[in-house]
Amino acid sequence: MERIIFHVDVNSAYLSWNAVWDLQHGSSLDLRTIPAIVGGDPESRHGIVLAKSSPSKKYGIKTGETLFSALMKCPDLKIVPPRYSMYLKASDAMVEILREYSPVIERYSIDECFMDMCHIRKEDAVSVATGLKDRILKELGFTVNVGISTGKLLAKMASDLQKPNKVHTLYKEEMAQKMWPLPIEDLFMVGPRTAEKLRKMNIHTIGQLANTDPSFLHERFKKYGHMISCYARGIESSTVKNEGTVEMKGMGNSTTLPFDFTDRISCHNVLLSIGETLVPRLRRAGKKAKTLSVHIRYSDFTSISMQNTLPFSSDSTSLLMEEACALFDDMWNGEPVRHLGISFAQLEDRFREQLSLFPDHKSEKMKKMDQVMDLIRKNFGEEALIRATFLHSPVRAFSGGVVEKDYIFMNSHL
DNA sequence: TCTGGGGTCCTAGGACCC
DNA sequence: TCTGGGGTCCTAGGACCC
Repeated sequence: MERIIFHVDVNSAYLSWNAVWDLQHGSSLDLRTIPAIVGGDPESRHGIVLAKSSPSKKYGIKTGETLFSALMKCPDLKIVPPRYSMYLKASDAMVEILREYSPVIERYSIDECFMDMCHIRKEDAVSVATGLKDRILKELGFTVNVGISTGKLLAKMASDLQKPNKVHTLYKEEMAQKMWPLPIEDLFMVGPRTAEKLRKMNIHTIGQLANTDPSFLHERFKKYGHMISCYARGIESSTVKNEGTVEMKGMGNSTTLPFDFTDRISCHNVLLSIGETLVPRLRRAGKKAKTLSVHIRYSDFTSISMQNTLPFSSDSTSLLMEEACALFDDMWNGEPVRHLGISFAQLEDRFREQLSLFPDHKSEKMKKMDQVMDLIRKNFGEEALIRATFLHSPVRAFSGGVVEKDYIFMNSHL
């Protein structure tokens, strides 16, 4: 029996959510109706476009470009800062509604969900999706696109067809008409690099890709070639993965520094501050890490990474950060540093203790200290406790993660 | 006023063992 | 001194997604 899958995609998510929040808190201006973007702070070198309103699209503004460049295209552009914790609440509020329609929902990202809708009839799909879309608009104040098909890939391609506030179907029999004329880079998993290579091979549309010999694509692009060949022909059969059923493979945190750092100690402090949010997150996820990697981006934008697999796995902030600093010292060439990151891989369950013949009193103590610090911060706030090394340092004691504090619960009615 | 941050997966090469 | 192949694990980098 054929499946029915919905893909729900919030239109200009960050910008819409900012707009709705502002309206609900007394603003008379709807950001969605003017050239506006959500953007980072150029002062701290986070100045890129994160989301844009549709009027700003008319100026040719693209997600990911610099605010400087966006302002050149539209000097009157309204720029608002991101509010990540509010986005999480908005996303949760939407998922709560989706759950009334299906027990199997996969949160693909903060603003996209797949829904297994196999319990409805194909001929009812469009009206159910339309009802869902309209309800989200009425109750939460923002628009979504809903894509409908028999699989996740085509549902996702469908939700991308025409925006905003639309329901589209993209069944196999509609591919030739709706999907194949599209440019190659519109296909899921074909990014700018691959699109360029394909164009050089005279493949410009998804239809042309679908008609290219799969074995040729496999030869040229290996496994990846086989995959995009299947995608172009609508072949894909993965299931909708309910929340909590997907195992976390890795976890990381990184940050662009407000200016280039040229001394080792400041870089170490940044790594420590990343660890102060990252390792507690690891512990909250019930994991410990066996592999740790450090990433450096230099001021010329070249970047390097190095990883180290420990003989055991750990969730101790002090131990892991000691490793991170040691790795940094190994790999740093002394050039100015623009960006630093740490990530963990080979995660294991936290409570699967590896017994040691000789109890290590130092690590026992460090583990207890981590627990106490987690507890104090949970009860008294993140900044109730900071490492002494940050007292006289320009580096903030915490970096990455969610920093929004002034959130007021999102009103579900306008 | 040049270019964010959090993920996943794949590849190629090397180490090491049998 | 030179010559094998298979399997597994690790590493650095790069592609893609949002």
